[in-house]
Amino acid sequence: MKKTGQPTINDVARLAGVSKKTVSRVINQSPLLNGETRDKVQAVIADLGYIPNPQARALALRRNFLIALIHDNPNAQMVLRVQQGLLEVLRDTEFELLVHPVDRGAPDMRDEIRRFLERQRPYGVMLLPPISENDALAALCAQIGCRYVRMGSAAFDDPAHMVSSNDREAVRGAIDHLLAAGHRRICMIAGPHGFRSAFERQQGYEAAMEAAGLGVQRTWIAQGDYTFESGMRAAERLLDLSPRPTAIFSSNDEMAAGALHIARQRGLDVPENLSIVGFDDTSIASHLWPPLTTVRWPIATMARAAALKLIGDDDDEPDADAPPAEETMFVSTLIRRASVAKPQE
Amino acid sequence: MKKTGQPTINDVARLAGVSKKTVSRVINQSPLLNGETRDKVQAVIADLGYIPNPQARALALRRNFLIALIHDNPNAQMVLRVQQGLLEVLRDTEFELLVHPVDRGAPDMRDEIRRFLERQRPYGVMLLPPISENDALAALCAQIGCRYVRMGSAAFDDPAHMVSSNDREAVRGAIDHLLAAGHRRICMIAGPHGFRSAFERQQGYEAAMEAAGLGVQRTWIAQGDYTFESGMRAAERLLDLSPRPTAIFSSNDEMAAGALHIARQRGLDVPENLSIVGFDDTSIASHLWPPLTTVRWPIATMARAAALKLIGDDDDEPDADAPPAEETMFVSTLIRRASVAKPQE
DNA sequence: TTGTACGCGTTATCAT
DNA sequence: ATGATAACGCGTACAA
Repeated sequence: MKKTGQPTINDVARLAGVSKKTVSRVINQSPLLNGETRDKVQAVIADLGYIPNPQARALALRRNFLIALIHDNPNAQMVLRVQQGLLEVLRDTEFELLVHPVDRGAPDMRDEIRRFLERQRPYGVMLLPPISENDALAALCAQIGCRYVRMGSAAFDDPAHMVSSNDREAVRGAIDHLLAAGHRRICMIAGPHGFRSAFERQQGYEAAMEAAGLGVQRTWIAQGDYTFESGMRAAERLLDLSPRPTAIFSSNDEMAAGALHIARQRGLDVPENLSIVGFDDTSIASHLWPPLTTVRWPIATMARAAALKLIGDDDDEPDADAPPAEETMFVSTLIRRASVAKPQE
Repeated sequence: MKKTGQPTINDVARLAGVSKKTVSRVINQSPLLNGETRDKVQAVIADLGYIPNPQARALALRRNFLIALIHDNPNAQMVLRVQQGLLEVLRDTEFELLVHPVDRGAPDMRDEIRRFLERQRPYGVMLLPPISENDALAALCAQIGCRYVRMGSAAFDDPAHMVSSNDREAVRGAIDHLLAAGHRRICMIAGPHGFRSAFERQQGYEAAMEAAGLGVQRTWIAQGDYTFESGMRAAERLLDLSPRPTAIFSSNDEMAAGALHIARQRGLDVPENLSIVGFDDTSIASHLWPPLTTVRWPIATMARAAALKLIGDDDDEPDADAPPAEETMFVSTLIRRASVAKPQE
């Protein structure tokens, strides 16, 4: 207990009259040690307010007690909700959260991530879409010996490494809702190419339309890139169609807001003249006028589950009689608000 | 270079034919060492792709190369923009970002933060409002010997520890804009008690009204708590006034959105029957209909400046002839969109 | 069940 | 200007 004022494991050992190693055993919950000595040591620990030094542990274990969140700058709301979910679990543990954004598109992204992983040696990493869809990154984590969990719109890794929503089903539900209200000319604003979420959501739309016997018209699908502006442009194309669509499903809320904007500019009342459904249920959805009907996926819950997988102690393959694996697939729900109505006669 | 595969300082020393310490000196840019040996060592470093182990450094230095962001869950947009600004500077440095939310209100918040600081020993911490306004926390950082920078709506610490906007002035400008458009019955939705930002913004409003010879009516100010819902409630009170206000200035965009919502519900056209001005310029402001006139403060720029102060090497008081201190006060700008018009006759 | 001795990779001290 | 040696605080063989 010299310069820093913090008691060390040596102080505890001395005061408890045992060796360092015994203290270490108490801390790491080693099963083989006398109940009495353990209690004695723990009393000293509590008395001193001793806290193991994370830096020293990291050095000795060659592994830090940090969870890294690696993402590529997607939707701000999403990143934040993920952080909240993660931190909810991490709070009251010895883990802390490291945030490490990367630049997909940068040719050396993978090397950059490798350097990061090798330097910081985090205990586990959480991969957010869209880079979570990159199998090479997952392989990299595994190779380095770092735990990882990927978040995505479908299950594309095994349960231990995955938390996913089922966007395809969710979109089917949303389209069915529109169908049930009487809509037939239902157009879609799709997400950017190369995003699994965009793909899944479009598949859901197409499946629902096919199932309803309406088929899929190429011109009824306009592609955006998940931004407000791209939603405006897509809506313009769609609303130029004749006959005009009576409903638009957008792959995310941001683009749905853009579509709403364009509808307003054209003097179209929503939902009177046009119904709109979004996806994500970001805060913008409820703040818009009219409040947006949208699909909510339980992002914070998924993040919590991911954190549990990351810090859980089921290191290797679960036994046949082991407790059931934690949840992996999470269901989305359609939030019905005021942007959907029956189509006009 | 045993188990981890990573070359260590010993490998470098051996291959360069020098001692560990010399390598250490090269790494830490010690001024006193021979140019030749330095070049030789650096060649080996580059050749081996050697990277100093952060964990070992942290142990030896009793200080981690991490910047901690401590905040209390304010506006999501704000937290994220701060992270982006910070990370922009931290990228390509040896620093990483640790995110540590706390619960203001929790009685042991200060102890919790102290434990966090003593355990992780971050290189520096960034304090976000509203907890940045807590002088005891700043003192705690100083006492522990941890660099810190506070972000706030006014300068309440010295330049080395502060990045601030000038909310009072900014609001004056916003109110003046309304005044210039011809408004006289300008009401305000204030922020929650105990927030410096709420205080400063209200002061700005009152100063502008006084200066215009209109005085300050207590009933013209409704208090909210920065949430959408509180904005709705406040707007209801204000719009019940008779005569009705022709303009409302809201202490943040979120509440302004709530006010807009209520105006819509009451069949009031914005800006025809009511002008609204917000504060923050979060993404919701531009996505609303009509797009919201609001005050933008350069949050990412401020975060970048904060990061620079945190990792800069001006450790002690600047000399008289030292280069000028980095920026501390940042100016906000009024973003004029479509939610303001002349008052009706 | 417990202790001894050493390793983890770096910086600091104090010689030379 | 450079090097031997000791911290830094904790974990792990291996011995007892």
